Amino acid sequence: MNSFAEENYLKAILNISFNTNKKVSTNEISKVLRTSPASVTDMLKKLLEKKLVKYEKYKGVELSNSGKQYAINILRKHRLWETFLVEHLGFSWSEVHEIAEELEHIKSTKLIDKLDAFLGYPKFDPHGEPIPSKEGVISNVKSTSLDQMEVGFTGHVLGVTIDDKLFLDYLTKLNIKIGTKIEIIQIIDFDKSLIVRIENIQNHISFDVAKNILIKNI
Amino acid sequence: MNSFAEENYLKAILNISFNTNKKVSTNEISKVLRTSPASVTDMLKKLLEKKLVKYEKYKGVELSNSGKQYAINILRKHRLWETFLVEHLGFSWSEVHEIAEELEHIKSTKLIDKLDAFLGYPKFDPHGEPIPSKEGVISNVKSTSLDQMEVGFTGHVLGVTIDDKLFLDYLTKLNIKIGTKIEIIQIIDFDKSLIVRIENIQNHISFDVAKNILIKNI
DNA sequence: AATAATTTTTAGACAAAACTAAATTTATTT
DNA sequence: AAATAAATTTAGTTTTGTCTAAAAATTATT
Repeated sequence: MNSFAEENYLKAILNISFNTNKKVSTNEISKVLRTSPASVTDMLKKLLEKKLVKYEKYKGVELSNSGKQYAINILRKHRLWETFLVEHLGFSWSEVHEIAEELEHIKSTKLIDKLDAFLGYPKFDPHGEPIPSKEGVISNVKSTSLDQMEVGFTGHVLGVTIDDKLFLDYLTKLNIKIGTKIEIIQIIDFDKSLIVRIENIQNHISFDVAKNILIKNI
Repeated sequence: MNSFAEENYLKAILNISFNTNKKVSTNEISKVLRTSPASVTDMLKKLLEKKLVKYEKYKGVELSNSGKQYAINILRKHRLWETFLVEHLGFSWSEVHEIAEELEHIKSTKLIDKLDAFLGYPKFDPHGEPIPSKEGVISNVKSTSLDQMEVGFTGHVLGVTIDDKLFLDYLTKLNIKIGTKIEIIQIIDFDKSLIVRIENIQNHISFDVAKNILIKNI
């Protein structure tokens, strides 16, 4: 079993290499984890011992296959917990990250499988990021936003892509929350704004708003 | 903020003193936590520094007021999580303890408040143990078992007091699970067995079975 | 009450994960 | 290509929580 510290390093390496696709440097990791470069070197040696990373002094690191699977599993747990916190406990998106950073370290695989089932096997978290499968596959499909749909579409809200108070308050006023059913009645060609039906009430929303509303499309 | 290790010591002291009502010995703690007596002494010094315990060398420990509040809060978290795992994720009672041992260390107070609300502010966990209030009060009322009720009673199943497979399989056959509505139709004086209605079907259950079925009575 | 047994504490060590400061390697400039 | 700058590693510490072995205190027994 690996410690929280080890898990956090693996996760950091995974996150950094999502963006760069290159070997990850000691400095990058130290910045992400707010730790000293010397500490990173120490840990990389340890992870190398455990064969969780491929690492050569002065040459950067990348995850080994087993390290990558391990890191993806932490990401899966993180995103499932975030989904739970937002969808069932009523947290707003911005609050959940910190809590999920703790929850993601809970070990039980059975717990995560049951949580996954409880949540209805979601494909995306409330921020639209894909939830890795149990087998460690991360879909590269981005979740769809409302502006990409056509007239006649009916679906449910998955989440939002920005967590601005003004935006969220506006959504509340429109009666839009996670799971809300939305139907597109009309799209105005001129400014791409949408007339939608929510809970049997028609509303007119701008393209900008629609772009930040994510839709469950699976 | 206190570490997992500190929290586990506080919890152990609380648990031991529930039974004994006396000062807790170094040895008792070392047995519960499967650690050496020397380690316990070290930790007790540290907890004394932090004023979480009252401790004099060779004289045993007890929790200070703040230490007790802290420990009770961990117990509250433990029991709320256990309730969640059993009631919503479908775990059996015997499986949840180990997982709750990890979950109880998650820090966020807001998380626990929201979980409490989500669960409907339960007073007892699925084993019939009282869940401490947010204010740290532990009810000394034991939850009621079915055998204590009278003819005409209608209520819902809170949990069970034994976690034996045979017993649980029998309950499944009777269609009894957590939350199931039970109505007492008749009590046989001779052997105190009960005729009950579950999901519109009448069944005859023994006193022994009824004794191990807990009832929500608040 | 003296001795034996048990419990508890102290002393000294170790592993994990962090740190700072110094040394080394790699990258960048001139 | 040499000099400088930046990144990385090594060496040596620190803190936390654990350990074993030995010493000290308490409790039990004869």
